Amino acid sequence: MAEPLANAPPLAAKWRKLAEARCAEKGERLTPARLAVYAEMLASDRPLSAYELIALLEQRQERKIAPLTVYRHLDFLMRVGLVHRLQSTQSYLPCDHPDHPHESQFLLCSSCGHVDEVESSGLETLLSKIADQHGFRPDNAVVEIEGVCDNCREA
Amino acid sequence: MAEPLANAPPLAAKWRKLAEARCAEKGERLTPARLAVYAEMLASDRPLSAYELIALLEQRQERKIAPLTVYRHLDFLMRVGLVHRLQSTQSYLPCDHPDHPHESQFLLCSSCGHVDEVESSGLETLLSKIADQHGFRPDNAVVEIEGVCDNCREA
DNA sequence: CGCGTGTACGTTATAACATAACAATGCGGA
DNA sequence: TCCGCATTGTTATGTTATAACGTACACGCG
Repeated sequence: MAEPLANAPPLAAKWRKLAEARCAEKGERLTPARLAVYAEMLASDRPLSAYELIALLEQRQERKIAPLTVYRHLDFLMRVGLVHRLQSTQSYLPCDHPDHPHESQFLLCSSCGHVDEVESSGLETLLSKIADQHGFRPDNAVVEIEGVCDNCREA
Repeated sequence: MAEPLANAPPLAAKWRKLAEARCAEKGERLTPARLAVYAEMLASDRPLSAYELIALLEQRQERKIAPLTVYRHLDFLMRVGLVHRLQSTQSYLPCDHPDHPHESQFLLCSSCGHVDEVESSGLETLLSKIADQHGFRPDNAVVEIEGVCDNCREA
């Protein structure tokens, strides 16, 4: 079983199991380096840019890490469905709905930076309908709502 | 009245009038350089990245143009509501709904690169409702549907 | 076990996207 | 006219992402 690299943040069993399951499904290999990136993302309370991730990993592992390395790990994590990319902020965050692969919608708080991942089948239906009305065959829908979250509005 | 710079692509009266109207509303100035960028975007059948735009403008005007110049013009055009930015492709396209300011949704064809701008009040309502359910106050919603358009599917 | 194949990883360089800081210009109102 | 301010120009730099190449390592198979 893969272990994260030295000094990696703690990785709850729940997430590790999820990662193993997803890799098994897709016939992909879960390596220590990949797990370390995933653990780092889970330890953050907000999405991270690739270069923020590099800086964090370099601190942990006390060595240089090339951008390409991290981008490859991110590609992998997105491929197996453990991580999402936010188009509007060019940043990455771990998927919050472990139990099944899915399309997601996001609520991005411009005040605290926190992002909520939500799922609305009603929305997905409506998006399909809209596409259909225009003779368009949709592969993927990016839905990112920017605004202010509950906590920040109260404060 | 502002004229586009030398060698600018033809700019239909409709679009020029729209540009003038929007600037008047917002108390912004419509300069030749700004108009030239807008004309260049209207002459394209697909969204352009900032650097593609720079290349096109340099060809037309036979001189170097700094990235910042174009980014400033793009900021201006977005500010007055003449241009949209696509988050998922980091590119820019002229607004296709001249008559009123609005939130938009986009259908991006991955085959031909064409982008359709659509408007669905039903979708906007639903997005508000979803945000509301999560105690979230939305400012802006990014909706970009990737897929294959009608023309490309037939071919 | 030894070997070949494919995936993962490392390294260096560079492409593509975007903004900072500051100077110069020019339009428009008092 | 002159002042003030938005626009533009110039140079430099920051940020995000990929290309091209080689090495290492796991896995399957004879």
